[in-house]
Amino acid sequence: MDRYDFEKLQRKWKPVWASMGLYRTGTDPDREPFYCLDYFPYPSGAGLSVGHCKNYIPTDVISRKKRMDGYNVLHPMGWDAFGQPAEEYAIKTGTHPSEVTRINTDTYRRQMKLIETSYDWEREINSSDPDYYRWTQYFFILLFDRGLAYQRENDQMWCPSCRIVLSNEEAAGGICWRCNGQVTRKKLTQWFFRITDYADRLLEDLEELDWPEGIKAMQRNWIGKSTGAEVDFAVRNPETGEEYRLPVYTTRLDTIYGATFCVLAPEHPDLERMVTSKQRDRVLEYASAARSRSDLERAAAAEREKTGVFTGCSAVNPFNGEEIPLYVADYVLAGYGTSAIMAVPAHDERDHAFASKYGIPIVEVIAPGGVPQGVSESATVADGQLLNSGRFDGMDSAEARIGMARYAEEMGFGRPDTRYRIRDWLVSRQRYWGAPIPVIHCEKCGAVPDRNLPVLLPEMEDFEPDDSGRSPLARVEEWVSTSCPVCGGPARRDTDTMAGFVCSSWYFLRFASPREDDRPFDPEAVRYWLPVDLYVGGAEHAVMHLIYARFWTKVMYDAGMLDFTEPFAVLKNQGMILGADGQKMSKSKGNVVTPDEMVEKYGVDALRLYILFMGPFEAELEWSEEGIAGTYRFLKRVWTVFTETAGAVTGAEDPDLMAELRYQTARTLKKVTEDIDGFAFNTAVAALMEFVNFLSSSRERAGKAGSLWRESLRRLLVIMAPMTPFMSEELWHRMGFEGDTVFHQPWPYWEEEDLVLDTVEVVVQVRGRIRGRMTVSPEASEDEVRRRALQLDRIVEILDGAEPRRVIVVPGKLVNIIP
RNA sequence: GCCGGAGUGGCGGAAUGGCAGACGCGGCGGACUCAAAAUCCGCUGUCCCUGGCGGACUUGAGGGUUCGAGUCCCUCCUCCGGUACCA
Repeated sequence: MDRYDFEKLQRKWKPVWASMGLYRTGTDPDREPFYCLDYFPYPSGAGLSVGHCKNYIPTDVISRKKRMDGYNVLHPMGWDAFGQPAEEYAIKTGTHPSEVTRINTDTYRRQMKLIETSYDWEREINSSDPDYYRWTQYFFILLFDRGLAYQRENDQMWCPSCRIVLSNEEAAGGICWRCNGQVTRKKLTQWFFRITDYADRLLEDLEELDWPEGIKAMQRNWIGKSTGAEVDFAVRNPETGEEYRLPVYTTRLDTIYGATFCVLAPEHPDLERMVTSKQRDRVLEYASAARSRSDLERAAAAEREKTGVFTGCSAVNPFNGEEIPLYVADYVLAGYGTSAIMAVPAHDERDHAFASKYGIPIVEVIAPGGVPQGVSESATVADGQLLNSGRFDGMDSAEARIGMARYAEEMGFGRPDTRYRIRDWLVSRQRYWGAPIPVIHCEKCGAVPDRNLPVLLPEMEDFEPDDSGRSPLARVEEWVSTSCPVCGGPARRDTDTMAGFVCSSWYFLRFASPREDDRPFDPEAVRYWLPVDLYVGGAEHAVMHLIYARFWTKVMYDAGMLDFTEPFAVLKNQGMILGADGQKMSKSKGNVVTPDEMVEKYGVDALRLYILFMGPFEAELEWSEEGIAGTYRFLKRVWTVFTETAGAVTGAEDPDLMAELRYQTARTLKKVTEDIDGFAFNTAVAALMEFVNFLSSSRERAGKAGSLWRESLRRLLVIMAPMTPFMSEELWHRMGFEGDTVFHQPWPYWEEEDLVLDTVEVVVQVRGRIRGRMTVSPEASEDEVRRRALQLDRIVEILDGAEPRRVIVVPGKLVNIIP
């Protein structure tokens, strides 16, 4: 008998499965499709750690089981290959980003093959491949044609020493994250997608999705729908006597009688007109100082103390005609509502802080539960009954909001309004390594899409950004200079590239027909495979990728290209694997564990099994090398049970053993089947362990189970196969079971009758405390069980002749006696 | 602050309102061995009784519903994740 040699099994079966084409996507149109998709990975230079396995191994188990269940399974893999890290690395090392990408994807692919994930590699895609990004560009034009892509000038964070545009996060505190230099703002023209047009649909359609509640909540939050009203205040300039209409947005119209000042955002477009000459310099200085700071910095400063400047103008409250001062202050955000607010210090904490600092009156107009709370110290934000509110006194907040909006509408100075927090999606990047925006700018015709796709990314040696704030592509004159597709006149190409999230907004469609070369996808294939049945990845893309992909799907649906409106029917997030020290795995902490080293020591099957067993799929868990050693020991035990009992001599049959074996087998099949389907892999593995423990402890009597023993082993191999492919395949052939591979076996099911035992143990409780046990037939009547329980010596002793007041019998489980 | 999730042995965790702690790790004891590794067998929540049999306690804290609560309801505490001047 030879020992369990995982290395030998891996060497033996990998080529066999490869030549069989075991993982090729099914084509039989009569079979039910099942599309099991992992998040589109960005191939980083670090390669895969065991943490990534927490994503890829469970989806692999599901895919393998679904194939054995008779489904056609689409389980593909590809690369979200465009992006800044590859470009940074390229600049640093002088390697071209395409070369960096090729090296990284080779590593990822090798590691994924190492752990034997069953991807159909014939469908591999790469978003930086022109065959792919020409269709990304095609969809850009689709959005452009539908009025959903537009250009707008926008303030961007800019680091003059690094000569790069920074995101708000990268410019925290007004300091560049890389060089610690001072960040400035630069006005740049950027491309946006009009995702705000889809805000309501993105919100409403969340209802139908089988996604984690937390992710749905984050999306709702991100979309941030609020209902309120827009009200026009009249701004008066006391110097000129001029009047301006100033619309403000509020969700608390019920508090408007408490408005004691109004505030403009420093970015308010009409700020210059709503300021007196006396205040002008101070106001403009404040506004420009505020604008030069990052949002983060502003928020942090305003957290400590709110600041603002009086404009010299006043605003008239249309409800009561009161004239109140108008301020500019950076606690009011540009880009939300109307960039101007009415401030009600009595009922809003921020306004309260501002009013207290500048000595502005505070007027209480809401009394929660009819009782005024007093507002000199802090604001009262709860709803309540209105007071000091003229004709609306005594109403409660909710009814007042409706009534006052109606009144405002009748009077013509206001209207009900709905606002969203979500902003249009900024998609242009002044970067080399991305899909070029397929637009040509012509003096005569304006921005015109270039439909001659792909617009190839030009080859560049030096793609480092310069201080112009423009993309490096702007320097390739022969590429930029072109002719207008409409009028044929001289024109220039748009030099921006698209953000990586654009590429990943449609890749799930490409997998349905990845080699289609005259259209982005074959509609027939998409109709068959999509939507994705199971989508799995980390929780970090909760809003960005998932909301963008949902948006694009809806746009394509509107364009008649798809017959569904949601791309991912079921979504699951795997938990992260932390290092053995409880910290996030990272190179700098030196706590990274790679699949390579684990496979080397314990083999692919042990790694796969431990990843599944270490805890719940969604849970964040610490890596433990003792843990994987445990699953490795388990596999050796499996090996021993099979090799020791394979040729067990059939002797006199033992009916008790056979009954027990029948029961244990059925119980295991049921548990493992239901647990895999329910994503409870850890308990599925536990059930396998229990079963193997049982087999192991019975192995000396194996021959007494007749042919049943062999049949139980056969079924065990089939249900283990998705988790431990090498062990299962090897033992399948050693045992001489039929068929070319264990993976072509149908999934085994169980007989319900095998789950019924001859006798069951029933617990006897008195007042909920266990006082005895007895063995009864599962068919025993309630009366019989009750009678027998009351006859137990221990029970008779406790009752001491007393008549039980009540006896509860739970068939097959317990008896509870209440004396 | 708000939203989402979670608190169970020494550790990871398991439990349709019905025997809490499955399975694994770690630990202890034993077998095998010259010895070690590997393997195999047994024990392993806490406390009490000399002890088998037994008894009490125990699922973050406190209340409640129930014959019976880790599980359902209320109040609170702690931790993790997200988000934060969105008017």
